[in-house]
Amino acid sequence: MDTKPPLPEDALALGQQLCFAVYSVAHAFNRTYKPLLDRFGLTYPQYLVLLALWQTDGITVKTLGTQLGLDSGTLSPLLKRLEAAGFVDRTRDRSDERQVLVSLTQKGQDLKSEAFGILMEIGKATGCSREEAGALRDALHDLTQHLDRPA
Amino acid sequence: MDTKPPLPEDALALGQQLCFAVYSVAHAFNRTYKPLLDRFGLTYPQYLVLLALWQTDGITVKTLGTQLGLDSGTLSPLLKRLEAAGFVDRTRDRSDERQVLVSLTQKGQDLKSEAFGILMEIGKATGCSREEAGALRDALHDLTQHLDRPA
DNA sequence: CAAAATTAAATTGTGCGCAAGTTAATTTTG
DNA sequence: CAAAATTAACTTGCGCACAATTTAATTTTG
Repeated sequence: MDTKPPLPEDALALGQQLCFAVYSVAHAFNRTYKPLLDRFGLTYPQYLVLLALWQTDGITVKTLGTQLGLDSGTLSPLLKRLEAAGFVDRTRDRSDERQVLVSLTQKGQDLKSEAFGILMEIGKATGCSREEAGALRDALHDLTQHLDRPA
Repeated sequence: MDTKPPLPEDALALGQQLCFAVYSVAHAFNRTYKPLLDRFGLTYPQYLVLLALWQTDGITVKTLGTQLGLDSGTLSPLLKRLEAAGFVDRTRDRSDERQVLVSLTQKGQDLKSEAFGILMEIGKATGCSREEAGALRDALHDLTQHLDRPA
């Protein structure tokens, strides 16, 4: 067997790259979500924050960042906008004044019921069954873990 | 059979979302590419432009945009930076002065040989075989096509 | 052929996403 | 317990990504 598998000329073609397929589908998801989220004045990353808060309300910026894979440089201004739009409140943690707790307002909580509709729309748009989507999702999780493994 | 499949409480959980799996792996790829591309002073989208040009040199901004799924609002400043860094030239098309032709400089052409090394590094980092990567890539292409299908 | 419509790039404005640096609170340690 | 180290959040700066607008060139049409 070959120790150095051949790299054909078009190994560098865009269409061959897994990374470009990922890049493209990420943008496609964004485009698909946009009209659905525009109705609520939300961006896609803001929607991800709400998804996290609907699972566990009242968490710190740090915890939110760990769950989403974002740092405070991204989250701080994003949360400010979510607060200005009336979806969340931000309060200093009394027991540790370094931390800021993010919690849903009534408006933020109410939006959760709308999210199920969005979920269905997106599910339809993907064109794959719940099982296919789940399998693909798991494969992507594995890939993410591999890529984030320290070299 | 159910016409309305049940939506369990945690159907909204971040970990359940295919879109979030895509979002996460896209960022993971970016993080993985960064140190490899930093050596050449390139960003990931700039690298994608070079991949396209290595396949077909001397194409218009429009063609590049179609291949990458980007508009001139993104490409114009990006190409300006690639030009300032000496990787590409931009020249007005003599036969249609609306168009701008993007072509590789010698420096841009020379970089292609380095790209094979990057390809290998990324391949290793994904932790999947060429076959697995190919299958995943094709599944993602299908998904992109579905999402971009007019509703 | 001249007016209208279309097309390609570029520009402007907003919002991520990340690196690097700042500030303030807490924890560690010597 | 005071100095040093760590931590959380914020801020600044840069580069996408995209919508909307502008400008100039080309094509369509009346």
